Amino acid sequence: MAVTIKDVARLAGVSQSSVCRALADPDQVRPETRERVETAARNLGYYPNRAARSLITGRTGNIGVVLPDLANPFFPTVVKAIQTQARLFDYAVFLSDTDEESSVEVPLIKALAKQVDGFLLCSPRAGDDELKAFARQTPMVVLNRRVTPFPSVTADNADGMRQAIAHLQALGHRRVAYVGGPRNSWSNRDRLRGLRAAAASTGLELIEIGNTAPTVDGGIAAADLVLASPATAVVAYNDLVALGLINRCTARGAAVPERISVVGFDDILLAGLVSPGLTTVAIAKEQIGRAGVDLLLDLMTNGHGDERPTRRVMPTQLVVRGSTGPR
Amino acid sequence: MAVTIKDVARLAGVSQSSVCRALADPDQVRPETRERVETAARNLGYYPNRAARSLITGRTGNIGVVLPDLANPFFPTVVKAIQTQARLFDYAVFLSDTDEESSVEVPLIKALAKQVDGFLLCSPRAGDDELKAFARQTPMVVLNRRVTPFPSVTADNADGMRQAIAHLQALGHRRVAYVGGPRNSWSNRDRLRGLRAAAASTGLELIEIGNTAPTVDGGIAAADLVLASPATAVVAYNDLVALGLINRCTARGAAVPERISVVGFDDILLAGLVSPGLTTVAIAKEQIGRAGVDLLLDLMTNGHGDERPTRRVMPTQLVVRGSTGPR
DNA sequence: TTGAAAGCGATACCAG
DNA sequence: CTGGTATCGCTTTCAA
Repeated sequence: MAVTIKDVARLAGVSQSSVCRALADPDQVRPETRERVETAARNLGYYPNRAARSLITGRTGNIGVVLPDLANPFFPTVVKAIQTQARLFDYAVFLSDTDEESSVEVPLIKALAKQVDGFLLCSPRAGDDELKAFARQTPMVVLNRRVTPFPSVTADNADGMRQAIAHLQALGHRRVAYVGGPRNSWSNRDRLRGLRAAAASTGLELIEIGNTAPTVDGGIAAADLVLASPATAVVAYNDLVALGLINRCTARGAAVPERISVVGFDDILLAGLVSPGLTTVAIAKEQIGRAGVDLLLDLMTNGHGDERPTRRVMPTQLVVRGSTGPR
Repeated sequence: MAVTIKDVARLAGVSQSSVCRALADPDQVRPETRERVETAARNLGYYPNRAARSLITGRTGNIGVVLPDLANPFFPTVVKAIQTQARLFDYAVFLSDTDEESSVEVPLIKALAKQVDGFLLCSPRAGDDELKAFARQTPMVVLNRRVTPFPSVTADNADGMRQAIAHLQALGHRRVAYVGGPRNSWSNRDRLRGLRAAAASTGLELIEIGNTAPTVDGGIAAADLVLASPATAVVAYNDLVALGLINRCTARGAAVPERISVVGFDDILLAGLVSPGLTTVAIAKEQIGRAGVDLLLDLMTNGHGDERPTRRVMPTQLVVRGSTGPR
């Protein structure tokens, strides 16, 4: 059996209470007592049982991270940042991958709710109402989406799209296709919105190709539709889709970027390593993760007053790599 | 406050004990009682507090996953598989990224130990002895490494290297460089071992370039050393390193694969998307994750007898993409 | 088949 | 400053 506070108390010759105090708030006990407790704890290799602690304090020291697909390189980067930031504040991370299954999100959250002090929902796919049901129960911060009344951290998708369109227009493109991501993705809707606005204000024609899975295969599947359209450039929901598009276009003999220029979104590692490089809208992924943790910690300690939720919008930046004008 | 078993008991008009039984082992109570309890639980949205449960059962229903770097695409794939398999058995996953810092591994494990029933250590960097100290305390399964007395799941690195060397030799290469990964990585040592054996038995000259970080930057840093050597082909510790090598070699005007052929290891998604494709040794990542969970579950329920630990070795398979013979 | 009650390990309150 | 004790939510005897 593991070593408990009792063992430490016995070895140190003090009461459990003193052990607890000595460890939690060292100034509250006599230096001598503290010393004895600390040595005893060290010798026994004592680590408090957080489950037991959480029972009484109501705090677990854990945060839950729920995301749709760890295989999308965007998320590991965010999770890593979350991890790092959480550890700074002595929080551990529960990870749950929903496999893009919106229906498992809510049950998952419910099941985990008692083991965490709050959630970081990355690009959740569940309906607004389903999520709202948690409003007064569990502290939650939403990443890459906005759902009242939760604090959120999002990327400035509209500005990213504005940059992308400006870039393509400057290169001489007049007709640009958009290959959308999952229909229930807020980011997808937000990007499309930004794209429409940018297209409208520049007079550029936007050809919407519809929705596809946010994966390489999704891009591959959409490529033929893009090639069948009059577009000379295509903006993809994210880099994976963009890479799929490139892959299939190239395979079909449609040179990228000569025949069709491709712009992605996210700036995952791959984007800089393919050749020619993938032009993409970079998102400050680490900042999103870090800000998410900060907001969540804040929410957990201070609670949300009834003011409007905090909404942090992180900048996006176009990274130009391989794109060119139409031939 | 959250809904507890008491609330359910009150609503159902039975005792806590009955609620507990009705939910845990439905056959143990009268159908009528069970019905009442189930409806009450459903109406209240009751989810048992796992922390409280773990206090008495000694089981948490969680497994801890410790890995060196989530930014290496190899790991997310493994974690996803772990996640999926763990969920099948109703286990939740605690994730910890150590950032390649071997010194934080052990403290991390100790801190998490009480919250999990067992650990899955992915490519741990800590010393054997440090890990062995946990032998009788915490069930642990080690992935991508072998440490007595823990069960392990590894890739058949030697066979992978054999295939790689056979391939390069068949293409006509006589001198092959190896860019190693972290010095404290078991996989690196195992791959090097396999490579030496393969080189020796084929008469091929192996030029060892030394160790580098298992990242793209690590590969970039090693590229010049490779180009300065007489090698016409290079095997990299993993795909990230390989991609870094390609990147830098190309930048320096050394065509890949004409001037120098590159072989990676892992077969991450990127490998198939760069062009020309990266020839690499594929590892059954999902299988490793799944097998790890299976072994851990087994260890947790049956305990390890004093027989030798189970060692599962997963096959590796060379995936030939862009490599060619020397010019 | 059911209910009452005893803990699991830690914290927090209240006396002393 | 310290020790005793109630308590958190749940499981598990032990009786009834």
